[in-house]
Amino acid sequence: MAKQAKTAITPTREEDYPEWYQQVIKAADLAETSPVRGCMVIKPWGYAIWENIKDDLDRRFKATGHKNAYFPLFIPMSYLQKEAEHVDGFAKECAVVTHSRLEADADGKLQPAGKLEEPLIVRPTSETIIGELFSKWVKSYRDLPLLINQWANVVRWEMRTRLFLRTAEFLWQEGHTAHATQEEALFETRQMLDIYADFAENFMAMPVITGAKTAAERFPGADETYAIEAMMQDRKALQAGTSHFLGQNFSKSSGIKYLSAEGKEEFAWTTSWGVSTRLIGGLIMTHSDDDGLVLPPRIAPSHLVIIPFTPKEETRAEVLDYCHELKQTLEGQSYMGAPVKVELDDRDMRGGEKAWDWIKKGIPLRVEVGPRDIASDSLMVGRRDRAPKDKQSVGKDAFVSGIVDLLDNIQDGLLAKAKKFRKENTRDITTEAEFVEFFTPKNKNQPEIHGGFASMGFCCDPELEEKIAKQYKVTVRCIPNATLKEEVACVFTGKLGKRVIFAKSY
RNA sequence: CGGGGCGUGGCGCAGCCUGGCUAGCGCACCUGGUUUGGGACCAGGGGGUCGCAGGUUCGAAUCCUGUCGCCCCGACCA
Repeated sequence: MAKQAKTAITPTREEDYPEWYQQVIKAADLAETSPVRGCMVIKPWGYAIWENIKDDLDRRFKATGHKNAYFPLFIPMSYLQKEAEHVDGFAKECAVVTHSRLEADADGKLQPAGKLEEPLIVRPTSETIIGELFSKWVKSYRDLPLLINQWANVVRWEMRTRLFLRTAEFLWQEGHTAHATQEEALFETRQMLDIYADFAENFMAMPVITGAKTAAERFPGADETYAIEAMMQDRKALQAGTSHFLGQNFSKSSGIKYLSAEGKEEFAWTTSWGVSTRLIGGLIMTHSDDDGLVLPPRIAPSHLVIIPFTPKEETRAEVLDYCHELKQTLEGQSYMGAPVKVELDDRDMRGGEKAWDWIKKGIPLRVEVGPRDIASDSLMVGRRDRAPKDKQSVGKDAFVSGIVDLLDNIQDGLLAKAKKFRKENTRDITTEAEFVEFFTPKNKNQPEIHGGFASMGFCCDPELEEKIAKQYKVTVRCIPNATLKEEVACVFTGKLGKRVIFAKSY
């Protein structure tokens, strides 16, 4: 008998968190690295998660009046130059297209030819080109607000990449809006941030803190950047979505002007906001355990897998028929406005092996059906949020009628667990000594496993912020909206400042 | 781009220090059989330019030089 691993994933989170993360992705068959450096191949199970993210967010965007559109992948290099801070932020990670064809040289090797008059950059984000188009579309106050979103891929030539968390090419959504007044634009910025927060918590079961970024962490060209920040299981912070108030910076550089009701020419106020495939990285690191991926039901590509147990050849057909029927019955139930999504795993494999396969993929429920269950009109049900062998026999009818409650129960449980984890690893810090103690690694071999979120007063002096970042490898993740009005003494200077969250970040 | 680690069948690794027969092991895969309510067992089998290039040598997975790639840490970032 082969030795049984205690956990399906090795190493465990405790042993080597970054390696565990990669192994979960592999075991769940979410994605893999590609022949192209820094780019990833998203496999069907991983892409299905992205599709679910996309569908749910898209509904929310449309419900708040936004329309989808598509803008070019290529941006003339000169466009990037229009906004000074924007150039600074993105120039060093742009892929540049300089030629339009290939020609074979004397040795038969292909060489770029047809040099372009003006190089094109592959969009790292689309503010500049969308600004250019907006300037044509906006003439009058009657054209505002202009509320556009695009689902697209972007490229940022990163030095170091990690599947889902940071890849050279990634999928995302970028909303771009233009408004007549500052108030409207600010409202939009915060509204979209709230949508992200609600989505993260209620769809992904990933609790987030909403807040403003300090100047150092702001989007290049933005007056104000807001973000949702989540705590991963290694207690580091993940910026999971951003919403930017761009002021009139881009409308001035792109010429987005309109005539007001009073006949005066005014610059529009713009915003932009986005979330990316990084969310999937956050999802993995929020819920998964040492047996693999754990998916909250609402985001799961499938809610449930039926695993037929057919120990005897003569009962095989009967069991499979029963399973097909059960699948149909379950699909007749509605969860979150759509049929319950059911897999029937009739692969020619041993039942136990299949069960482990689905555990690693994170499917919320496993339903095992064998002759004994059929005889007693019941099912063996395993939940992904419980131990692999913690299974219960449930009457079939009770299971079918309770499936929606059960899925909600799992969803709620995962959110509660993540919130509890965050609470346990968030500390109010009032002195510098406490701060130092909190962020000093307990284990030298795993310095990445550190304190957590430090909630504390900070004067927000940029120089001090930089010094702290260098010294302790932690940064201000955000100035939480929830405590924005609080005035707290800075832990370092004693000056009156804001309550902020310090943490190590991804 | 700096520091560290690693490249050996699909995956995970041993072998390298101290060069020497046909390069091993576990998992996976294929065939046959026995099995079957939680990661099966027995027997047989297929599959590897030892990342790549050059060098040293009678002989290189092993030593030397270069190079490419991956992972971790740092700088940068969603």
